Order: sequence, then C-alpha cells, then structure tokens
Amino acid sequence: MSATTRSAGPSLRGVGRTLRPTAKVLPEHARAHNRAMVLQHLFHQGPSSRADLARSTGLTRVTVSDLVSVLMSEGLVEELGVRPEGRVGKPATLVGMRTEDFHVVAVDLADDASLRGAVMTLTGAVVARRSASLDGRTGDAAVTVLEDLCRELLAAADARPVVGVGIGSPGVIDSAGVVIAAPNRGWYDLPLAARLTEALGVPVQVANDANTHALGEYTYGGATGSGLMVVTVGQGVGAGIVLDGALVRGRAHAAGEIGHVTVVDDRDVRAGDPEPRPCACGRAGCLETLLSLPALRRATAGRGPEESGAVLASVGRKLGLALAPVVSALNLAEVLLSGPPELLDGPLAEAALATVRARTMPLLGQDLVLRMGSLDEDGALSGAAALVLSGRLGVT
Amino acid sequence: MSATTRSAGPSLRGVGRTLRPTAKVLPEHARAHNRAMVLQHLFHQGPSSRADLARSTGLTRVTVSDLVSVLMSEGLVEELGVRPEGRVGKPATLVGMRTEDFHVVAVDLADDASLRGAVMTLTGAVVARRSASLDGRTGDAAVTVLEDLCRELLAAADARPVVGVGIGSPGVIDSAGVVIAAPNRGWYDLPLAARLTEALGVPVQVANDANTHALGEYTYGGATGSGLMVVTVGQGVGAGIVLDGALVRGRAHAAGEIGHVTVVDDRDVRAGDPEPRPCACGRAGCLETLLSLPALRRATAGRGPEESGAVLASVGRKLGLALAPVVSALNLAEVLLSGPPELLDGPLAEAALATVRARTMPLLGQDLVLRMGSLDEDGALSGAAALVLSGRLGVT
DNA sequence: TCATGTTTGTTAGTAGACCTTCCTTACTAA
DNA sequence: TTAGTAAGGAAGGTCTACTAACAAACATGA
Repeated sequence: MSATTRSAGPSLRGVGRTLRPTAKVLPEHARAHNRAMVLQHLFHQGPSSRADLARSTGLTRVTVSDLVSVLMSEGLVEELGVRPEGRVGKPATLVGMRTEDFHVVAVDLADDASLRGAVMTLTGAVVARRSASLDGRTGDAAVTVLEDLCRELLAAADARPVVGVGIGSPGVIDSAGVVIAAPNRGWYDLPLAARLTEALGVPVQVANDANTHALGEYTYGGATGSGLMVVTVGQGVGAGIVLDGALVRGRAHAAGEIGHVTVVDDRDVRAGDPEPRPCACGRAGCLETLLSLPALRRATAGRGPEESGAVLASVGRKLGLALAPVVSALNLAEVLLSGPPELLDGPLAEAALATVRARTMPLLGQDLVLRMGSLDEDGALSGAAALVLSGRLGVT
Repeated sequence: MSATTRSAGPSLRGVGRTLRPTAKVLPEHARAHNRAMVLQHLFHQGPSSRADLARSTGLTRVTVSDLVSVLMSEGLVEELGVRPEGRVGKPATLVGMRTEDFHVVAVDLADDASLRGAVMTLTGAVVARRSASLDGRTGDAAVTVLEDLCRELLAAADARPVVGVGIGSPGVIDSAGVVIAAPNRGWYDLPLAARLTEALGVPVQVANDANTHALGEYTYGGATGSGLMVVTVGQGVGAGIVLDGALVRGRAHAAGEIGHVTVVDDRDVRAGDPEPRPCACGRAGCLETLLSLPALRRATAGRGPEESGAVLASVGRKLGLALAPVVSALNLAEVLLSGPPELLDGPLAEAALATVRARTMPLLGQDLVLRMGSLDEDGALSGAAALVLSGRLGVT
C-alpha cells in the first residue's frame, strides 16, 4: 500500500438508535403494486386493451391478462367489447374500470358549524349529498354526529358497493388516521379511522383537509406529482405537499402548517406595514391573520374594486414571501390556491407569483406554475374521495 | 334511491397527459430490497445472528439464511464465530458486514481550484488521500483531471475491491448522474456518471454536493430520516433535504438551491438593513451574499469577537427567516449546518434557531433541532461515500 | 379470392422468491 | 441425566412473473 493515513472516521456503531423505517417486501406486495398500476392506467387513460396495458406498464401480456381477470372477478373492471377503430391484426377487446358502478363516501369537516358529506362515483361525480349540524358539539358527541352522517350516506349509496369512506378534517392526523390534535373538534389522540371502520363496517380513511385537497388536485385535477403544493384558504390557512407522488407527512404529522408562519414583524412595521394582528395561535403577524377568509373579507369590506385589489395584492406579496423559500428548497413545479376565486384569483395570485419569481433563482421561479386549483367548491369532497382511491385501490 | 343531484364532477379523461411515473415491480426487486435491508441492519447495528436479522426484518429465518449465504458468497458478509454471551439454546453464530475489507472512492468537487479525493472504508474511515489541481481547466479538460484523479485513487485502493466511486459536485445533477448545469466547471448536459463508469470500469455515482452532504449526515451522522435538511456553507450556500429516507430531487433536479432566495430587499433597507449586495446570480440580496464563506469572512474581518458575534447573529436571523417557511411546510425534524464551526457554531446558529422558533408554530419549532452537522472536514467525502453505499448496496 | 403478415389474447412450462414444517445441533437449567 | 430452548438447515409448497408457442381475427396486396 502506498503511504496512507488511516483516520478513525465517523463513529458508526451506536448510530443504530435511529431505527430506520424499513419493511420487508414480499412478492405479493409486488403483485399489489402491479395491480394498482393497471387500475391507475385504466382510471386515467380510460378503457384500454390488455395489450395496451402491457405496453404502458412494462409487464407482459400474460401477466396483465392475469391481473385483469382478477380485477374482473372482483367486479372492478369489465370488458367493453372490441375497439371500434379498424387496425391491422386481431381487434382488441377493451377493458375499463367500472368507475360509475362503485361509490365512495366523502365527508368534509373543515367547517366549524356543519359537516358536509356526499356519495360520489370513483370519478368524483356527486350522486347524493347530506349534511349535519354540529350545534357546538365537540369530542365524542361530534364523533357521533359524524358517524350518523356516514350511516346516512352509506344508506344513500343505492345498494352499489362502497369502496370506502374518506374524511378530510382539520388538525394534525397521522397516517393511520389517528387524530393527534384537532382543537376545534375537541379531539386529541382519537383513533378516528379505526373507530369508524369498526362502527360502520366499511374501510374509513382520515387525513388532514389540506392534505386531502392536495391529493384531490393530484388525482382529479391533473397536477404534476413531482413537486405540488396546494394552499387552502378557508377559516384558516393550510397546505398539502405532494412530492414524487406521495404526501409529505413531516416529523410530527404536521407538514403543511404554513398558516402560522410569521409574515409581519416589527421590522415590517418600520418599513411601512400596518401593525401585526394578533393570531388565534397566541402570537401575532401570522400569514393566517392576513390570508384567511375572515381576514380577507374584513380587509376588502366596503372598498371599491381598485382599493380592494391593492389590499389583495399586498396579501399576495406576503404569501409570496412565505412561499419563496419553500419553492427554492423543494424546486416545486406547481403551487395551487384553493378557495374563493373572487378573492384569490386576481391581484392576490398575481402578486404572489411575482413575489416568488422575484425572490427565487430564475431557474426555479421561471417554470413555476401558480394558479387556482382545478377543483370547484366540492374540492374538499373530491379530496376525501381521492384519499379512498389512493388508500384502497392505489390509484392516485 | 333518495332524492339526489348528479353533477358532472371534475373532468377525468384527458388528465392522462400527466403521465404518472409508475414502474413495474418484480419479485426480484423485492429480493433486492430485502437483501439491502439485511445489509442495512448489519451496517448500523453491527454483527448479528441470522435469527436476530430475521426478527428485525420480519423475514423468516430461512429467507434470511438464504440472503446471508448469497451475501457471503459475494464476500460482503462473513461469519464471526459464536456469540460470547451465554444464553439458553443453541448459541448464535454472528455474521458481520466486511466494512473494512471493501473500499469506496470518494471525490469532492466543491472547491473551484482543486479536487479532493480519498479512498475510504465502508464505515467512512479514510485510507488514502489524493488531490488534483484544476489550474483553471473547465469542460472536457476538467473531466480529464477528474478521471485521472479517480484512477490514482483506484490504484491506491491496495487491491481491495472497490464498491464504487462517489462524486459530489456543485451544480444541478439528475438522478442518473447527468450534470445538467455546473457553470463553474463549464459542464452542461454532461453524462458524467455514465462516462466515468465506462472509462474506469467501476460504477460511478454523481450527485449535487449539498445532497451528498445530506446523505452523509443521514448515513454516517445518525440524523433522523423523516425531515432532515442540511445547509452547506462554502463558496456558495446549498441545501440537501431527506424526507422519509429519500433525497428530495425537485422538478428540475434543482431542489435545495436556497442560496439565491432573497433575504434583503428595499423594505429591509427602510427598516434599517444595509443595502443589499449584488449576487453572482445577477440579482441582489440573496442569502448567499451574506452567508457564504467569503461573505462571512469579509463581514467579520478585523472585528473583535463581540462585534463579529453581532454580525454573525444578524446573518443567522436572515437564515432563520428563510428557514421558517420550509420548516413549517415540511415539519422538519432537524436542520444541520455544515461549514467552519468558528463562523457557524455560535451566534449565527443560535440566532437562526431563535428566529425559526419565533416565526413558526410552537408545535413545529419546539422540537426542531438546529445544530452543526456531525461530520468533520471530511463531510463532503463521507457524503460521496454515502452516495455509493446508497446507490450500490442500498444502505443508508 | 386467397395467401400473407400483424396484432391480440391464451395455454403450458420454467425460474425465482418466500413461506411453513420438520429436523438436527448445541446449549442452559433443574 | 433429562427437559426445555434457540439456532440453523433441508424439504416441499405456493405464488408470481417470465418465455415460448399457438389460435383467432383482422388488413393488405397479389
């Protein structure tokens, strides 16, 4: 060996205290993945032949045929006859996902006063609506209201099979559907998904409402999966982030809580900003004190369009200030705004985009898309439905 | 059916233009995953019995025995005799990863003037060092210098098998090791990994230096994988982010480019900040104009400790300003600083942490760890080595 | 009109990966 | 000495996806 210096190097043993979250993978998991891939293609590309599916997935025709026959035996997929176009060779028999013959129950808990629910097809079309009033109930009583609403919706599903129940709720919620903390509902460490699954006899998925929104935009809105952030503006301000097709959860399942980032401080006041407003979180100057619906309505109330525009633009700049570091750090492809277009889709969005562009590397800001989400007022429900599609069928 | 309204729902067909990046999974991929899991445990927990491995991985003893015998036939693992402690039952025969009998070649391209390289064991101990001077060469000439350095290092590996070559380079680099753009080296769309793999006959992995740093802290430094950000301070400022054990790449492979987030603008000047300095990127007031090593040295030159402390604290506040939205959006667990401790590990880090805490939700900021990285001056090399471990053996 | 080539979907056989079950080995404890 | 326990290996079974080969059904061109 040539002249060398052998140093100790970083210590290694004992590092093991940080247990890495690895899980075994069996062939059957591979099978489940491939099965989900077939469904995914049928869902997004529409009816296809088995040979088409084989080409898109990279699997052989034999394997695809096998997967399709299983899916057909479960009723999830059906044959639709031969493809009309005349091409050379044996005509293809199309198979399609029976998106209209299965239902999903979706519930939106974002509102403090009432729960909104719907029965939807797998494509997100609303088949029936129901709602329930909370009347100030919290804790267990609120769970009972939710459970009753779910039963009502399940009954309204018209005897069609229900794939699952999806619930978007405010608060911090882990990936198993345990509500760690939802102060407005009085829920703490509540295993909501498990409890409702038990009570209803149907698989129930629960996630944060901003996260379900992001999932909904990804699944139904056609947003890019590599770097998507959805900012939801309602009573509060939240965000959901999808990277590489998966939701970002965060260390304490609290990813996306950007509503309480400080955007107005003493220095801003010295530079000309109005005094920071106190926030429900106990501090002052949070993004939520400017960007939430109540704040926006208060700020624009009684003002003409021009004056309102200026106010909204100034809020947009604050949003851009908070977004710029996130866009830079993650190299996001899309930032979507979800909320009333009359407030968000104008000077506010324009100012936000301009601010982000001005404060990030050209390479990052240039191709960034900042626009309104493609989902309408049922966005929250679509998100809850997407949660079920993702959790139960592997379709995103 | 009860009274229902059937609305159109979000359009679905045609969304398919956004092709989801799904890939088929075969049983052999499951095998590779499980094999990596066994190595992972041996690497981090040290020698274990086959039965131990079976318990940790969830696989059966039979399967683990099979995997271990394959790994032994490849020489990566060896039997170490029976476990000394006397317990009930047949004594366990320990197997261990031969971390000292394999080498990794690591090269750090962060410096503009010279390339630093080392031969390391799998645990990150330096066995030999070599370096090469660029003398202003760029483009193909720079690649030649790099290739020669790699050959020298491979020759210095003392006939022990080299698992691979890891290279951390500035610039935007995709996951296949193609340098999309590295202006300082004059590299654009250069398939560096493929070219060197071909030339050297050894698998070569190339990634952004901030990303390799993050990987190094995760692998060797024992940082948590669920929400880690490493900010590297050198000629410029970069960052690497590890979420759920995987590097964040971003839409254009440019994730982590936080050096050019604006942190000083006209408003800050009105509030008392000095004029924003022009940045190499063409704009002004970027984080890099304050936090890069040249900037920090310039700002503290000729000042006493107290005055320097104040300057460093003000830079730390700016860093905290940029970090707060990222910490909030991702609910990060750890932010590590990499660079000279005499500049970073004092008022600067303290001010950064205080600023982040003050500007984020208590739940998010409270448990956040902001500290110096655990890797020493060889951190860049360890990161490049970790890149090889990750890419070639699946060990992180 | 008829042979030819193409594409589809199925059948049969093979290799890989993990499992369950059962056995031997080797030790501790009573 | 006997019983109990744990480690490791051998045999056999199931599941998964692959390759190879083939029949069916069409378009095309001589």
